[in-house]
Amino acid sequence: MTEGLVKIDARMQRTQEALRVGMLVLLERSALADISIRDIVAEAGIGYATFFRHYASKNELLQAVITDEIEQLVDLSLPVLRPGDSLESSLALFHHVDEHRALWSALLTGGAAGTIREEFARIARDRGPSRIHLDGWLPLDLGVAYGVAATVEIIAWWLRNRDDFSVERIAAVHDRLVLRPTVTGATPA
Amino acid sequence: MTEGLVKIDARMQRTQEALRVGMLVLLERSALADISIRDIVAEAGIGYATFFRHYASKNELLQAVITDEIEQLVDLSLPVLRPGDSLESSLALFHHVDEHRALWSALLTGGAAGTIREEFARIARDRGPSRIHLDGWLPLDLGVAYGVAATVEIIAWWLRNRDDFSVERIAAVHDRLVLRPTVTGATPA
Amino acid sequence: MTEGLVKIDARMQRTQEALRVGMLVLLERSALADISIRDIVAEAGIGYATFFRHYASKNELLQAVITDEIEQLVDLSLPVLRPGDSLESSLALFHHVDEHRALWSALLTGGAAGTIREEFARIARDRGPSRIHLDGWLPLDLGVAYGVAATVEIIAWWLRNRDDFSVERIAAVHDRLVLRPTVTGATPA
Amino acid sequence: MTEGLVKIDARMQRTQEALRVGMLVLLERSALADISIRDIVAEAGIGYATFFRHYASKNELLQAVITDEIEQLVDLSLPVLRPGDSLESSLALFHHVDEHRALWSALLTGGAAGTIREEFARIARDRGPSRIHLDGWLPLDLGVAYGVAATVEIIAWWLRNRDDFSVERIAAVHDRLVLRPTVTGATPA
DNA sequence: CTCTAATCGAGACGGTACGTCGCGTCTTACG
DNA sequence: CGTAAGACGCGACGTACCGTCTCGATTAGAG
Repeated sequence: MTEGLVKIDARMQRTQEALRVGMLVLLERSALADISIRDIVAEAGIGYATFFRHYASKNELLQAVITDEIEQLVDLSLPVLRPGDSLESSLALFHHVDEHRALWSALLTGGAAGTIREEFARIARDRGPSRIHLDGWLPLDLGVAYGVAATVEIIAWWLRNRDDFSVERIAAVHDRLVLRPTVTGATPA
Repeated sequence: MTEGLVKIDARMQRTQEALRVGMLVLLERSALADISIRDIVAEAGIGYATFFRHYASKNELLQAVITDEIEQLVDLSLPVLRPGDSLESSLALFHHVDEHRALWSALLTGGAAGTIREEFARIARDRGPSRIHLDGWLPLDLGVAYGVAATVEIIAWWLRNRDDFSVERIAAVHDRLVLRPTVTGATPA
Repeated sequence: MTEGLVKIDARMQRTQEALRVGMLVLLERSALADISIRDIVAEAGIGYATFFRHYASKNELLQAVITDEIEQLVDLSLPVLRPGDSLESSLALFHHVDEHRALWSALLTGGAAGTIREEFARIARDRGPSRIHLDGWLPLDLGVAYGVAATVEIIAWWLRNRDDFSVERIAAVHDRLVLRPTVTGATPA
Repeated sequence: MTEGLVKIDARMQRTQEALRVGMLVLLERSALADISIRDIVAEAGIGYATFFRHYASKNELLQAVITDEIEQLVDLSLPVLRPGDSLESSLALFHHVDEHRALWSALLTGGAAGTIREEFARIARDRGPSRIHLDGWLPLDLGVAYGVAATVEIIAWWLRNRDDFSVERIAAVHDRLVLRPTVTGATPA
């Protein structure tokens, strides 16, 4: 797949970058449902119709924005996911969220949680299977759906209450609630 | 706040009933976002403006519809939630969902999942505290948020894959993934 | 056809009247092609979407506006159209145009001439046949099309050169060029 | 206006020719308003921006196309326009239209009639004065405007009803309605 | 069993945002 | 290194719903 085949105009890259940044800026300011495409293009400084030359809808742009961020996060968490040492993975995940606090707060409290769950699950499913080993009692896709929903919810709670819990403590909770019951072969006594 | 103060005309009850039923009928046919208030009133056979005399928005009606159903479900699950016998509770919950399969499928796959989570958590928080005992390691509201999100996700997965899993089996998974790690006092070995 | 069957809300009449007046005001200010529907509703002080509840397009409104005016004009000219005294008819026509000079200038120089010709021909065809008698050499609809096109052109020229020609003189030209060759039974020598 | 001053690249001629042909092809297929510049350049097989290096707008191209055709037609009709033998001129005109039937149908029924009238009048005014002699009762430009409008309308009617009328018959009508009343010095009895 | 006021259906209205289209300009990557 | 391809800003289009508002026409339920 040579890059010569996919013609990417420099202008297109600039425009798409501007749209993604504009979306993020607005997400930190207001809820997803209150952001119109017209708001986004105004923020990004591009023409209204131009938006549709790059993304078919507001959600498609949102997805692009979210995919970027989640890919980082998943790449960070999955590699260290090993039976017997799942805590390492949780710690990596929450440290990453901690460093991108503003962004994740905006995403999770602004109405984008649904899209996050979907993207998260999609990416986890794409990258996970080769590494994770699950017992027969828990189908892979159920495990992924559960793990993603639970993780997203815990992140969301933590961002609302980040003063109370250190990274280590919330990671411990996440590990105990989500990772150990799914990944660890051993059933809790 | 006695109910005697709020005068409830027989016509009003009929109208609200018609709206709730209409909403449910449409939810089984199309996604929430594709249902307009005009669709609902047409389905219910009432006038457009009349809608707003009873509910301020589509979501308010949705909430009313959902609250009814979840109250039943929570009333069914929580009472039997006892340390040492959490499985009973899971079984009750999934049996109930199984009997209202069509409704729950519509709700969870039609875009109403967010509202369900919120209502579920609100009701769980209202009714749970007096019965559930949690260790200090897991704050109540985090436990509720986690439990609700995980439970909703497992229900949603099960409804998409109902042929594969019996009620007993999915209840067992739910018990092992969600209830035991949260409710059981004992920390997994 | 009782009026009870056709329910015409007073609001609708007000709205349509406002739109017609707004269109006329704008036509005296700019060319038809430069007038957007948004301009019209702004001028009329009504909502944008409301426009389409009354007229399907800008041209449909234009037609309504024009039909009104032409009906007056045709009602005025045709009745006095008698073989042997066609001049009377021409005089009536140009006197009417003279009294509505601004409107007709706007219509004919603003790009609405095509619509005027069509409406004029339609109305003439509706009302004329019972009165006009044509020889076999000239089919009715050709006579109407010709008469309308010629008349409209002469009016347009006169409005552009109104200082040079009195009503009587232009009526005489119209009579000699258009009416006598078509209406008069006698073939010119 | 010597052509030596305007440098005309062979490529430019080819491009302009392609555009003119493309416009004509499209005009026989759809109405003027439904033809976009993008349609034209696609049909002509040239680049979009290139269009504007030759014509400032769709109408300018249309005018160029029409001017060509009308110049032929006027050159054909005017020379034989002599007092006392106007019929000759009408016959020449309608024979020409008959031979270019498809083109003229497209032009007159496709929304280009207005431009045709303008071009026709412009050319008639440029070439006519030296040959036509008018009595004082009819100003030259009024005569031209009238003659053009009437002629165009009769051509349009004939193209819509060409089965009913032979060239000779429609030429006779045109002569009797348009030419004789204007050109002939003698006033009809 | 009436009378009267609440509730109803119907739907016009001012708005707002949508996604599409065509314009004419300006940029870019390629030959 | 000029030019054809096409991305861009712009702005009007017609559509869909929103929530507000006036209408009469039922229709409960209090007197």
